[in-house]
Amino acid sequence: MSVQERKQRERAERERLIVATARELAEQQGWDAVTTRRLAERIEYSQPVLYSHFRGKREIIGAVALEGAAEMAAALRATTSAADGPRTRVTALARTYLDFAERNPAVYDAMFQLDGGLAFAHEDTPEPLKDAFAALLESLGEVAGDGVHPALFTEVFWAALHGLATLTRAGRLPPADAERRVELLVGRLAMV
Amino acid sequence: MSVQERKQRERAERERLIVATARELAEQQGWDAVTTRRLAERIEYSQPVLYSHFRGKREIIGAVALEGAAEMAAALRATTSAADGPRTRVTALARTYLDFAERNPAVYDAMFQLDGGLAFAHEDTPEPLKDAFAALLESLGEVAGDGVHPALFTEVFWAALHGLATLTRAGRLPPADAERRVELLVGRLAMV
DNA sequence: TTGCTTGTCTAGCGATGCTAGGATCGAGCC
DNA sequence: GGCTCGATCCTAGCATCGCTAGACAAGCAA
Repeated sequence: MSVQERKQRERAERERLIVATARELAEQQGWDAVTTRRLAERIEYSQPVLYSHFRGKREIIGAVALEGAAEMAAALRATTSAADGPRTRVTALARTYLDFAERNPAVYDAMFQLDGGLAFAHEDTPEPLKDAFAALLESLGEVAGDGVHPALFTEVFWAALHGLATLTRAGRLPPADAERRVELLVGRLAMV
Repeated sequence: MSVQERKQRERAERERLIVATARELAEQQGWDAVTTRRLAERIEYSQPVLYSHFRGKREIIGAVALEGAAEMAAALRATTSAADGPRTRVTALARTYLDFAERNPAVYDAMFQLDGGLAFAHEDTPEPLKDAFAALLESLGEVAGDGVHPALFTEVFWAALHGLATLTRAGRLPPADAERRVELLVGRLAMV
């Protein structure tokens, strides 16, 4: 059995390598540069090896997205647990969210912009995605205000953050006023 | 001169045909299906003809985006001018925006999701885009609230709408509660 | 009619995602 | 220890993509 276990370990290790390399390449040169050939060359295997791990390029993007969702959830929880008071917590949450999107544009794209073949808002949604939403809900739920469903409020707040993130990064919004936009958003949406 | 004028007319007509066909094909089968070959076949010309009108596929997407921006601006102005009272106007504006995105997903993608090679938030931003933002600003500026820059408020509101539009269409948000999300958003953001 | 510009098409280039089929290597049995 | 056979990996190739060079035809001016 030991031999098979070793092989499984090596296989899992190689899969991590594929995902990490895809992510790295995407952050360096954009997702367009992540071709199966280049990716294969970087991991020092031939192209078909990728297809023994993933169904295709889409699934690789999806794997990067899941990794990113887990990281984002952790980052959100780290900041919110360090902040005291609902208002400060929500502001910190918003900043962390936008900061994550700005620092990991390729990962953010994999999560929300590109087609990673992931299901959302269903019961078969992957765990990391549900958990990231849960992380948002934890802090946002307490400022939803009376009579407003916490999940609905979280959806709206999240959509606003997502809009700010994508429009800013696409050059649709001037980056200079980013902080003022966050303050305005939190000030209006959160019922402190 | 008459001959040249006729040729120019025919050329302009063919350019409109290209853009309209690209848009139609994209709405029917998605932008992935809009290849230069298929597009050329549909307009009953050969591939290189496309390149005598546009620098490449990106510019065709950009042309569809501009057309869409003009339509959206018109749609927004039509509803807001029909509504009286700032609050009703803003609600109608939000509904129209989301409705446009839902009814013309491919055009909306061309405007904000895909790379159409368009500049934003610069002085060299194409007129239709500036005008669409202006249409938003006209109604949103009057509910920005005291001491809040109308343009900044418009950016935030727009980002929220954009987030709702994209996340809903990508299946990230359950479509059922769309109307309640709009009410929540308008109720909180707009200082009536 | 002749020559030239303008317009269009055929054919092809390099690159893409993905796959079929052959080569290689090592585990496990006699 | 040698052999067999299955798992693993690679070479080579397919269809398709965006885009372009160069041949060819049509229509204008002289």
